[in-house]
Amino acid sequence: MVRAGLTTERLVRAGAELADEVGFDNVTPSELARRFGVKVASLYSHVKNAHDLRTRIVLLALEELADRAAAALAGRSGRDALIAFADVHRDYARAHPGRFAAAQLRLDAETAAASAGVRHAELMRAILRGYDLTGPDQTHAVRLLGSFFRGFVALEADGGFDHSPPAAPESWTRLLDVLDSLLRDWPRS
Amino acid sequence: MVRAGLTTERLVRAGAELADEVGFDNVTPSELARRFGVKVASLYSHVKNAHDLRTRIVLLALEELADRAAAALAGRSGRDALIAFADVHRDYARAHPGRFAAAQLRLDAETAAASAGVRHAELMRAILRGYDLTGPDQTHAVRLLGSFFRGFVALEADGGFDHSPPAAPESWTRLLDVLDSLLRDWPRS
DNA sequence: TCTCCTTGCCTAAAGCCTTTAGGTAAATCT
DNA sequence: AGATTTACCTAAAGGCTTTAGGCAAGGAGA
Repeated sequence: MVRAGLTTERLVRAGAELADEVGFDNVTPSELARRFGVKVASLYSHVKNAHDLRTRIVLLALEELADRAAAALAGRSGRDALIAFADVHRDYARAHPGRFAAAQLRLDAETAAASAGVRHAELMRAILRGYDLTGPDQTHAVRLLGSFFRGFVALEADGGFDHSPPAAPESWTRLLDVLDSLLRDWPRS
Repeated sequence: MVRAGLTTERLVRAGAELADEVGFDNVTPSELARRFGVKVASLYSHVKNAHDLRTRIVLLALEELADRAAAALAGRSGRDALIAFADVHRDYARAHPGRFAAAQLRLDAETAAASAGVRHAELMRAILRGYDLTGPDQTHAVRLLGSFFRGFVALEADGGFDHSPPAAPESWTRLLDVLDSLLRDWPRS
């Protein structure tokens, strides 16, 4: 009996690949076991259950995204930083649709607090340091950007922009310019 | 043997209620049958399969949302219309979390084209008629608003804003004002 | 009212998925 | 080499989905 060499790490990575291929919802212990040429029960030494597996994939995706975003932001500020950050999300969503879908999932409070989600918020604030926003308005702006990125990329991934011109990429660049201009000239309350 | 009086309509309505109670993902033929005090197989005369059931719930949610949005927009324009439209979404998401989650789901092209999703886009364009936006920029603005609404409400529903002040409702009203101001004073390319 | 027909709901069964319990053999340590 | 750990297995229970075929309730027509 040749061993397959399972580890939690390898399962989670393979689960992420699987998510990109067949969609996050179709990531199941059964399918994963099939891919490793292994019986399903064998996974349960490495992963608590199906939910645990999925949670770990979510955390992996959040880490990867935060890593890329941090790398893209290095040395940039203002409009450049905004666009770089946005494009990281968009590119990641296109290259890894399953992982990106995973990254949107709700985590329970403790898990979320320990996740790379925290780094995302910090990165976004770093971008806004290039604009003249402080206090509550900075938080509002973070939320605007976060909501827009999340919403746009999700809509694009779902094909929501496919059936009417202009094409999604054009809206994307235009809207980033609009947002940049909004952040530079933020309306005071 | 007293009949339960199943119809497709009643199943879909009950499915929507169920979604609000236990989450859209947990809407299963099994659970639905249990609620009607009926065997699972009995549902299959009224609904093609589990996916068909879920799709019908999505369509119901889209209809309900479009109805409410249309009602809210009647007689309003500009900032009032924007806020009314946004609040309809937010209120619906809070009152019917399962249905709202359903309304975000991807539909295949034909189903989507026949759905109330089309009305949503029209309503959003109607709002923008109150601002001076035409051509591609109008489409971009529709997408900005759509992305923001979808993203914000989803993040709020997931508790994404729970762990730092200011509270979500404050960001919501403030950001709607910011967007109103952005739409009134849209940066030209 | 009786009969017929539709159809609403049932039983049965097959197939897949998740999860737990307990066993065997491979890899690792001393 | 022997002992221990651990990777993977078999077995089994229970849930969900879906199809096929059957009975009886309720309405339609005589």
